[in-house]
Amino acid sequence: MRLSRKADYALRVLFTLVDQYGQGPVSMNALARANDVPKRFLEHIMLDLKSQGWVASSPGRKGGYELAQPPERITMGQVIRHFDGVMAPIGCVSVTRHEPCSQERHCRFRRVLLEVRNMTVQYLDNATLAWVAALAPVSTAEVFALELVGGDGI
Amino acid sequence: MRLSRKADYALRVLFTLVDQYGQGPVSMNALARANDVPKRFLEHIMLDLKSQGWVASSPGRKGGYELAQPPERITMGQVIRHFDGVMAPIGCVSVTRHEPCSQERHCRFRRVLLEVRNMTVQYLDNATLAWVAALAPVSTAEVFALELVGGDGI
DNA sequence: CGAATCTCGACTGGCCTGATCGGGATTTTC
DNA sequence: GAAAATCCCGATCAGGCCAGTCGAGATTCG
Repeated sequence: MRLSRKADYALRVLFTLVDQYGQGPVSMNALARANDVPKRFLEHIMLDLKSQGWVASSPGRKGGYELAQPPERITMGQVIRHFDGVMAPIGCVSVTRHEPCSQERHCRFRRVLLEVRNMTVQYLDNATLAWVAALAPVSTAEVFALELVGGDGI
Repeated sequence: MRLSRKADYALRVLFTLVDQYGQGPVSMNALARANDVPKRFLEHIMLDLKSQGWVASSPGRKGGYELAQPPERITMGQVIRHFDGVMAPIGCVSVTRHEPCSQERHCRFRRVLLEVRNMTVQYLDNATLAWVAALAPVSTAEVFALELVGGDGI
């Protein structure tokens, strides 16, 4: 799964809304500035978020956006899926956008990709905004700590 | 991580070469036909695979390709990384193609993406061709068995 | 009123993917 | 030897998607 910029921006904004939950609306200007998102681009994202019932808007002079649901009820999986469409690494192991493949009968690495999909989906669909908001930020060192992962590079 | 067509094709071919390991070269024509890959496109892929030392070619009338290493020494992670460049779901948690982000200090969902990266990388870098080749093909039912995963859709 | 806000649709430029093509070099088989 | 099949390599290209911009309208607060 590759996160699009749009999904990235959406998540950034959602977490600042989590922080302000219950304290009235936050203007799009403030959201754009705080999260380093192009304002005109953010407009579309907020409309998307609204259409999904995740945020509510108040128009007018002191308007803005606020979370429309408690942060426990929104998951990162939902958000990413809405903006990026698929989480599966390839069409043949996707449900929402399944693509048939001529090799299905004897393809063996498909099982591996299915496993990757399952791990990813399970993790992201259990990651509620409330849970994630309580996590500590990641240090750069952790990103580069490959030995712990056992990989060759990333 | 999203698998490109190129990586997909490369893996298909590699597994038929695994099956024929030690039995002489397989012609590109046969590889293309057996795996449903456009022949002219496959040419480039095979050159890539050769440049990495994963396959060897013999020219001439009865030429073709064969695995240049035992299937235990090549992993899906290596192959995917070579063709697709990144496995990380976003630049800020990538090592080979790291991109700085203005939100690093206080971003919290970055930890989640890091975790996803770690799971993916660990799994794929441990999946040798030999191991994967021994797996049973996936049934369509398994792909759609969402309850087992706990996700909303994929 | 007027300033600041959200809303909406149209548009665009650039990059990446997934190929295709022509032509050349090499080797094996007959 | 000659022919056939193969591998090798660079150039090119169409289409689609992504990220972002723009103009203009509707709504509310002070």
